[in-house]
Amino acid sequence: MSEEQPEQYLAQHIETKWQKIWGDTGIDIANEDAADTRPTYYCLEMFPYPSGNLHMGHVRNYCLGDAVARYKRMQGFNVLHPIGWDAFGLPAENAAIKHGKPPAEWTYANIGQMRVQLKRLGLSYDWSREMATCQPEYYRWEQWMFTKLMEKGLAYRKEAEVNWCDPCHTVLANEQVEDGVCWRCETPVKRKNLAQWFIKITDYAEELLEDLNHLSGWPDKVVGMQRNWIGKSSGAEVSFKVEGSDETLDVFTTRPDTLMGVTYMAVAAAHPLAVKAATTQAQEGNDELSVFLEVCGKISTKEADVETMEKKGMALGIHAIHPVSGEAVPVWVANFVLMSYGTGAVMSVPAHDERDYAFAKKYALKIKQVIQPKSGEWDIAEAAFSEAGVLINSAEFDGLASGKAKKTITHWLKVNGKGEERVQYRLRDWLVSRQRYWGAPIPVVHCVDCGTVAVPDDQLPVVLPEHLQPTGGSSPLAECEAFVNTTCPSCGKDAKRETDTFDTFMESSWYMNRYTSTHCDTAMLDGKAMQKWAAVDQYIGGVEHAVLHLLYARFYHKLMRDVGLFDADAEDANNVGRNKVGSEPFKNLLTQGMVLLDGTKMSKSKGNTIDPADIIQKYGADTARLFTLFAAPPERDLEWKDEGVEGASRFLARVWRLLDKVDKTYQGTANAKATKTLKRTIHTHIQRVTHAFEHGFAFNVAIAAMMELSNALSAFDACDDEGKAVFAEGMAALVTMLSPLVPHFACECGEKLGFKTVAVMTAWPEVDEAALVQDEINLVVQIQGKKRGEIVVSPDVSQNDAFKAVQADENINKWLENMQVVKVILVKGRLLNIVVKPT
RNA sequence: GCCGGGAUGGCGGAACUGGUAGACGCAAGGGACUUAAAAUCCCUCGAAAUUACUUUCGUGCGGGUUCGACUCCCGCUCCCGGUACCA
Repeated sequence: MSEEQPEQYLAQHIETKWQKIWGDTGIDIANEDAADTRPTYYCLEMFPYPSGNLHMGHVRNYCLGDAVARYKRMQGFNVLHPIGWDAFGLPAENAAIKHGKPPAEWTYANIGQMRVQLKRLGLSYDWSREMATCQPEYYRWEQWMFTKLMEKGLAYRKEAEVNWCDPCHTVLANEQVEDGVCWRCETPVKRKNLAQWFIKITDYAEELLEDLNHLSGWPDKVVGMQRNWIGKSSGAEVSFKVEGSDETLDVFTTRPDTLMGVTYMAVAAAHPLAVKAATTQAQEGNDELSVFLEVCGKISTKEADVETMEKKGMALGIHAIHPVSGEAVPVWVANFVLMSYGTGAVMSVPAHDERDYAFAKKYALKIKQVIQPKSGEWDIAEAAFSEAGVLINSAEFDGLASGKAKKTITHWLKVNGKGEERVQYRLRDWLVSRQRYWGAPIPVVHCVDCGTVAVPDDQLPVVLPEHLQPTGGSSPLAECEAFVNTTCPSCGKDAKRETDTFDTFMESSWYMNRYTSTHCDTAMLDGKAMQKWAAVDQYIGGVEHAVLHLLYARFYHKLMRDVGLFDADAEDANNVGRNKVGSEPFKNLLTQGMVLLDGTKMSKSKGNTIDPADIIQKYGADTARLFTLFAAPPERDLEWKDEGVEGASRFLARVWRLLDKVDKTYQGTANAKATKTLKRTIHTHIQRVTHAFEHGFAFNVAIAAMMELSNALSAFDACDDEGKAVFAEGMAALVTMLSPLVPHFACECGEKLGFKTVAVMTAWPEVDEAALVQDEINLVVQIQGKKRGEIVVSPDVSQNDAFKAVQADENINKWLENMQVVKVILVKGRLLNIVVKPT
């Protein structure tokens, strides 16, 4: 053997080795020691549902989070990076029915399997805080919280028309109905009247809306979606008298300025006035109206139907009295008026609302124009005028501009007791009860004498029996007598437990805060721990939770604050000026894109998946991590490419081979200039990589910069001591900066390079400003803004000297022949632009 | 309809507060090494013109501001995501 064979990069071997070392040394554990005065940083990824298998979406999510957590550790933060399991939910019950095993068994087995898969990726989680939401130690506090909310009147049981999904055999919250179908099984939901438990999120509508303005670390998209969902509109409630009756017909309008243009009223099919009119007419032998109402009631709320649905209506045969003019206007029932929004009735102003206009045209109802454009004419026979303008035909309000008229008319209504200013939200109270078994029991007892009674603190948790076997249909909990039969906490007599369980979004609404105090068994949260770690500095997950989980968690955080579990304004000594708990749970949000294969989302049902386990098996976890971080910016969709994975793998192998170059003698000659250039390249690249990490976690850009640095090191070939030292410095910087992304690889390289600390705990490299200074630069020369050449000058050359250098340069100077120089602009360190005109 | 985001080579994507457009990677083509293959290394790679030096055009479209525009302003087109008979 004449030459030593370079050692091969063996990912599997290295990865097992380092995972063991990290585990043994506990470097990923968030330090609770008061003597640790580092500022804290809380990095969290949306915790997984334990379906049994890690998919590429998970891999991407957790690799992004891990890169953030590791980077922050290297920046000197005491990092909290926890993981756990969103363990309750319907899939476990479905699997239980299929396999004939209780959901608990299936769930715990899956957790075991997925834990191994996560560990195999080398993610730097603080496993000491691992928790599963199906554990009584966890949901106990959710139950406790619920009883507090009952005390405060924020949780209540009410019979209401709710969304029901047949296959899931349960009710759903509004947020879980998408386009009229169940968010999970895509079956059209039905409307049913049932007594259900709600939490008053509507009490927090204004704060939830207002605080969106301060979430500057959230994507505009998500903020917009939530704003839209809360759906605030301001206007007035107007009270019309029903002719020949003491009843009133109340409506909400955002356009009180058009009040004088009301020519009819429209109510929903389920509105009491419509129902009453139908009954009256039926008694008189006319059931036309009853039939119409019935048809309206059956109509699906699916969007496709809504768009094509013809606007239909029928006159109720009754009239309402206009509050200002006293005129009687007909009341109609219309299929486009929703009982569930506002008062279930609208005042119709066909002249100034397109929908009312179409309806009026169809049924030959009166159209009265009361607004005209500020300038120009409007032919109301042609179309509705739905913009703001100036009032006409409005008696005493004539001449007012729309904006002013809204206030004036609303004021008039208030003074005359016929209405008032009103704010309307689209948001509805959160329906939290589910007719399912695999969930946290609602801590309530039904007593014949005392009614619904909250289970007191000392009897919590109400433990879910884990051995039951669902068979489909209704919850086995209701048939479990040992669970159902109990005594009333209030009077001691026999009573029955509530057998509904909580929506699983209840558990995921507060887990981020519980991680600060995972093992606290005396309270839901430890206020001091919250102060130290909360709120989450960086949250990472999919955008599909924009109005579900992310809205509920914001709400729940405020509830926890108001129950007194933490002080939103208190500052931790280590975090003064940067990290109060605050009223929002997530300071910064990154919504990562999907993982695609051939342009469509990877999914089991479509059969276009790549199993992360196969990739890890073939290339190692580091290659998988590097590829997912490099192939696309975090928030954009990522197209999976096998060739790209190969590329990532090749890059690691190249860096690996470069290690051999350190301390070896090469045949290149000592070259002080090349050494200086390399030193500068190292430090400009430290600067660029750091910049990419700091601005939107642009890991793709950071990796590109590291590849450039690697290329520069590869091309370097100097044999003197100075050159070798700079080369070694470059290798150390490269390996250090790689460690948040490919931690096993970096640790192994670090060990070979003789790092004093393990690479993942090495301080992030600092930019040496002195190394950035250049003796001379290539200054770009432009004529009329077009590049015509470059000159070599001192970086702080004066404009005059630069211009003289240009005149001395033949190639550039030819562009100045027969030209008169009008203006010269020097951009320091970049370019010289010469503006000329022909002489 | 409304809200948000896009449009840059064959592809994924770079370009800091306006200052050399196409970094980095992938794919493709050519070459070196090898009996051969793999691996590795080197070269080319927006379009057109030109023997060459080079030149002209070029960041969805049309205008504008500027010495200079992927970047700023005005007006469009198309694509993606969300959402709605919301009164």
